[in-house]
Amino acid sequence: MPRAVREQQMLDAAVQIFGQRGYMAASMDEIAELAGVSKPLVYLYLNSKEGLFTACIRREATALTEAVRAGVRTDLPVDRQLWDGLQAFFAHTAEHPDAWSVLHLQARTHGEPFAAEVAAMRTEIVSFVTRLVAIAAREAHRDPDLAEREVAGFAEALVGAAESLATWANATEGVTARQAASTLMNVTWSGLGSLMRGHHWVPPAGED
Amino acid sequence: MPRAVREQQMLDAAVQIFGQRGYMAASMDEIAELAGVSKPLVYLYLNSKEGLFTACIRREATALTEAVRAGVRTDLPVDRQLWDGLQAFFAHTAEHPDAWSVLHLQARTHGEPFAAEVAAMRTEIVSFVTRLVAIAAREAHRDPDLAEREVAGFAEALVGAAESLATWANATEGVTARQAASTLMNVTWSGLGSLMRGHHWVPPAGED
Amino acid sequence: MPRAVREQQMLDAAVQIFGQRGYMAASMDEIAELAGVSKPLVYLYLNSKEGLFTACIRREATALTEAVRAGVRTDLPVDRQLWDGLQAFFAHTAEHPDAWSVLHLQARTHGEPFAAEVAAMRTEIVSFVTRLVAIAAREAHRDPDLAEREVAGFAEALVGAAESLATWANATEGVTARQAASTLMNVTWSGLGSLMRGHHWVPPAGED
Amino acid sequence: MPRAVREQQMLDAAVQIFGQRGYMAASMDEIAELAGVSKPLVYLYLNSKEGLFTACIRREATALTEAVRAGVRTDLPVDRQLWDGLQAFFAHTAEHPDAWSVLHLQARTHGEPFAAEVAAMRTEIVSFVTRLVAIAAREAHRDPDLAEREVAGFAEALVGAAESLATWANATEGVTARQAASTLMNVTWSGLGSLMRGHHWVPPAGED
DNA sequence: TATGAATGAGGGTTCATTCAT
DNA sequence: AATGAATGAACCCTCATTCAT
Repeated sequence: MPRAVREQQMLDAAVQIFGQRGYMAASMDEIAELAGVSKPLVYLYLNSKEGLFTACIRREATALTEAVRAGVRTDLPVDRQLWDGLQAFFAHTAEHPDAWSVLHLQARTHGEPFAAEVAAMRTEIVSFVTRLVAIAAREAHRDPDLAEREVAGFAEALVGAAESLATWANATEGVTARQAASTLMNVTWSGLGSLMRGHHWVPPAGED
Repeated sequence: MPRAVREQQMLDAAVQIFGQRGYMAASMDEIAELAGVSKPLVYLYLNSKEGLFTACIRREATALTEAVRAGVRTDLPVDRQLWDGLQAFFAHTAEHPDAWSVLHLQARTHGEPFAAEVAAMRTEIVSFVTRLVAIAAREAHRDPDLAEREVAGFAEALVGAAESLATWANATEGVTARQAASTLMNVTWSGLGSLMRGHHWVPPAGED
Repeated sequence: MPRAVREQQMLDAAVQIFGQRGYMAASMDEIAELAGVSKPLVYLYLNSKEGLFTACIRREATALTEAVRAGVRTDLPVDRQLWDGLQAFFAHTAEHPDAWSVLHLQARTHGEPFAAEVAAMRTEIVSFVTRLVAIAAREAHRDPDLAEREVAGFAEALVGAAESLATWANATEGVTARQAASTLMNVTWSGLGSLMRGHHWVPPAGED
Repeated sequence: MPRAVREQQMLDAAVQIFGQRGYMAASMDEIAELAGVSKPLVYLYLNSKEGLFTACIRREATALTEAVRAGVRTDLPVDRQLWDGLQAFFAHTAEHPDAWSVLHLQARTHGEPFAAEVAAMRTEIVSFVTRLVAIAAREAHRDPDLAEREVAGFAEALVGAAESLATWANATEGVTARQAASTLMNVTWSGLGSLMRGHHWVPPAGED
């Protein structure tokens, strides 16, 4: 069997085991057995447990960003772009829960070599959202400088909320990607509208 | 030295090690050494690694909810209550990053005995937020039935965003609890206002 | 059983296994079994295979130099001192062949951490011999400067020959320590006498 | 490429790796890669790691004895023969340090199949030296019977010293083959002269 | 109340070796 | 004549856990 095919089989097995057991609790034995190969072959192709894990992260990060990108048509209005992107995101994480566990939980829980890998993906998604929000702000004729700082925090909160919802949707029966996306659009996009109209929430003065 | 005191020392050490190394990578040896006691004593008091970890989760979950509760005065307006609760939440997680890592990352990454433990705390916080949102909805004279379903999703998204921001604030230099809380209030509370005034975002028809 | 005693048992076993199998071929399992303890205990006390091997080298190097030192009385004539030292050396290496294999073969065959350890011992022995030869030279009224360079080469050759003879005597039936020492005294001490009387062997001229 | 050529390339690589890493630490992978062939080909030609190592020993043992033999002209005086033989020996071991490591260190450190192989070579060299010493003894009109026993020990010590000096010269900067040979001639051949003239060193009586 | 001494079990990694082509 | 693909076995090391005191 050609090397490339075997490698994908190994990554399939590894994502499943890493996603379910966690990085440390996963054993190379179990992964090799699930992949239907011997352990030395896994080491021959992926070098080490770290190498295998990194390869998983990279493959799944690419797959997720690819899925979101494929769901969005940049010639549509920005709110529609955000809606489509969220739908694609929630659909992909729901269809690949182990991959999502690897990216969101495992990769961030086990130190630098891995956290950096997934941070790159996150940055890409955050800047996609930032761009959408910035366009919306411009369309609303907001002061660009002021908007820029707000926009960054806004995008960060939106992506964070989306990540939380994805995990929550995976863990909760009967929550569809469409519902998750809908909730998020209502909360954030409507909020964005208010912000654009100048409805800031002003913290009480004289503290901290 | 009395047992209760020793136990707290052990939990202090355990939270630190679990939070920094992760549940699996933490070794009982290291925890015992940091606590300044011998390993058998740890087993005598906490029974097992699982028992120790569970005790950590319980103590820190209680401490976090207690901190939030202490920060809120129920006789103030609801938006002020949410603001105060968020400030307390972000302040506590910033002051106890290891504890937050245990609760948010480790406990959810290592399977059922622990995930359930932290889920209870989360439920408590979500219902606190749900109550606040429900009150706001009632004050805006919204249809209560409709609101209830929306309110649940809203609260879930808000708490999820808060959790993400807490981790992000811990990892990012120069982000204060006040700033994190402010960002979140602007995004969600303003959004809530829009919702209350009926500014729903309506998904495009005929899909999925 | 107290730790110090167990440690010596482990070193006894390790010297035997390392001496017979060689450093790389020796397995920690076999050493632990021969010592009558479990493998983790070996690691608890000696840290690693390298640590165990280093401890063996140190113990046996000390034992060998101690044995030679104990055999020599510095108030006797120098030839008698050399004779006694050689006898002690050959007797010790014959009684502890595994230790000699560890020091002479294994430690020098497996790289720097170990080679340096045994080099220290060798230096000590070489300088002991150098001192004896230098005294003999002085007694023969030789030019000290000239002697010094010759003396170094002489001591090196003598110690090298002794090491070779020790291994050879261990491998050959019926060669006693006394015989080995006698052979070496005849070859080298008589040669030293000739040298002292100016009987150099002069190499043929005109060659590289 | 013809088999004979490939085989020599493999042995070249193997001697280098075995000499530098040691027999056990050398990996067939590394040897095959250095030889520029695939691993199965090494097995096809040399059968096993043991077979490969044995072939190395045999080739290098032959090369070394051949080099010594080529350096000696049997029609010259015996001391000149010894001098020429030593020069050839030290020159060859200096030019082929990996081969010398294989013969002197590795082959003797890893048990019977290999030790026997190199013992044969050593016997050949010892008897060459023995013959030279015996001739010198006869020329000095010594009692032949007495000489024979002495001669054996003498040759053994001389060869042992030469082996030690070869390793020492390889490890020490700036020691030439000529210097090593010169040191050894001075120590032993002068000593032999003394012996021939009856200057025995007599051990102290009444011991051991 | 507290610990020094000890271990069963298992994990990551490597290696000599072979088969099918 | 030569190799890509694959593995059984073994090794170093660590860890959660317990006994005897």
